[in-house]
Amino acid sequence: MHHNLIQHIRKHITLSDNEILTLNKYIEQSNYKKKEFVLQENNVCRNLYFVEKGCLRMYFINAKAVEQIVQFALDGWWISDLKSFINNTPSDYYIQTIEESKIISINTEKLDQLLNELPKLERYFRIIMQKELAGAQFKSKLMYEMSKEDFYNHFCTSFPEFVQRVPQYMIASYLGLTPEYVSELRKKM
Amino acid sequence: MHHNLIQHIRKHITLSDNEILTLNKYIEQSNYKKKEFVLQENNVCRNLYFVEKGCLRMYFINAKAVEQIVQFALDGWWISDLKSFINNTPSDYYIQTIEESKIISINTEKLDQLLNELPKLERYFRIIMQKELAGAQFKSKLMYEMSKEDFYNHFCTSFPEFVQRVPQYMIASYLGLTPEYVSELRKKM
DNA sequence: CGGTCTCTTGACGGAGTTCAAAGCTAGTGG
DNA sequence: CCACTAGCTTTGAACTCCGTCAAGAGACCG
Repeated sequence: MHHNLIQHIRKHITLSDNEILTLNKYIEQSNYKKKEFVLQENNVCRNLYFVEKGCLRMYFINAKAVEQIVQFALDGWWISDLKSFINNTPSDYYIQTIEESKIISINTEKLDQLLNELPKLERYFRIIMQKELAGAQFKSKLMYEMSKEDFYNHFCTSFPEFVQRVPQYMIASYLGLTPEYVSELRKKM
Repeated sequence: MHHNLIQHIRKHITLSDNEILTLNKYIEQSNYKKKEFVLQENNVCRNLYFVEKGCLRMYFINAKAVEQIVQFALDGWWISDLKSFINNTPSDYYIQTIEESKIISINTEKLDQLLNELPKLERYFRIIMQKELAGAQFKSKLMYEMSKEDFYNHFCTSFPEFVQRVPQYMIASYLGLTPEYVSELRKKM
């Protein structure tokens, strides 16, 4: 059972075959069909999710009853509502597959036990969190400095594969603009 | 030498007096006057900064040559340009004191050495990064769902001490609106 | 093929910006 | 301790980016 998560961990720390066995005791792997829910609103987000293969989106329903996407996750990314995960409070978000996906999850208690048994993984998760935070800082900077038009163009040129893989209206939502406006922008090019 | 950082760490993990001595070998403490720079644009952000006492802001200069604040840090907060810190690349940001401040800093190599000598701190930093990421996710959600007017009101009621301590135009900048518009909003109340 | 998603078009409106100017406030030096 | 200046806040008018609404055209799936 040699999944992508192991490759991912080994990019950051060493891991013996024995330690992999330990790791595997604590994680859970499942397959999801397209549009299946990994997390539903009002449930506590008890897991960190790692995308082995596939594509997820995280969104909430805003005051106008419209889905607002805040994050995507592709192969090799972690995703979670950390506020809910840390505080054990109901989540405001849905996490849902966009395509058929293979997801590894680890829940609060298991993560705790795993980190006790294999403290070197603290380092791995520290690095992951640090990187994600760097990413969040960067996205935030782009949103501060760019007009929506520039932000859209920037996104399309930075992640062309993504634009192929995910419907327009989801990208619009993630970037904080309406499908109508995206449509107008595409006409320009 | 019993600084606030130790209290902060002890909220998350245990730390013996001996371990404190080790820690103190690697960190550096300095005092800054009002408006002094902790980091300047184009320099690599080589440190994580912990605010012992005082107040910092992190900002960049946007295309219109206007300061755009992306983050504040008060007593007991960590702050850093992680993208620059991780990749050793020049930063786009300035970090500057708003008031006279006492700052603890730890640079890349020292952090590395410290974490080797005191691996249990990996856990502390993992938790810190996790919490900051949760905070970033939360701020991002607010920016997606609220109008600027609501965002401003929300901020003022959530952090009244902050509004006392920091000039209006900095809060405006942080929230992504113009000082003129803030002025208009204040008149309403 | 029928129905439900997804994308496009165009007219209109409004939240929030820009610009320019004036009124405050607070820190500094004499 | 006063006066000056630079920095901060306020006003108001004009403008614009982008959202809203309504309707239609494709596209995909069972």
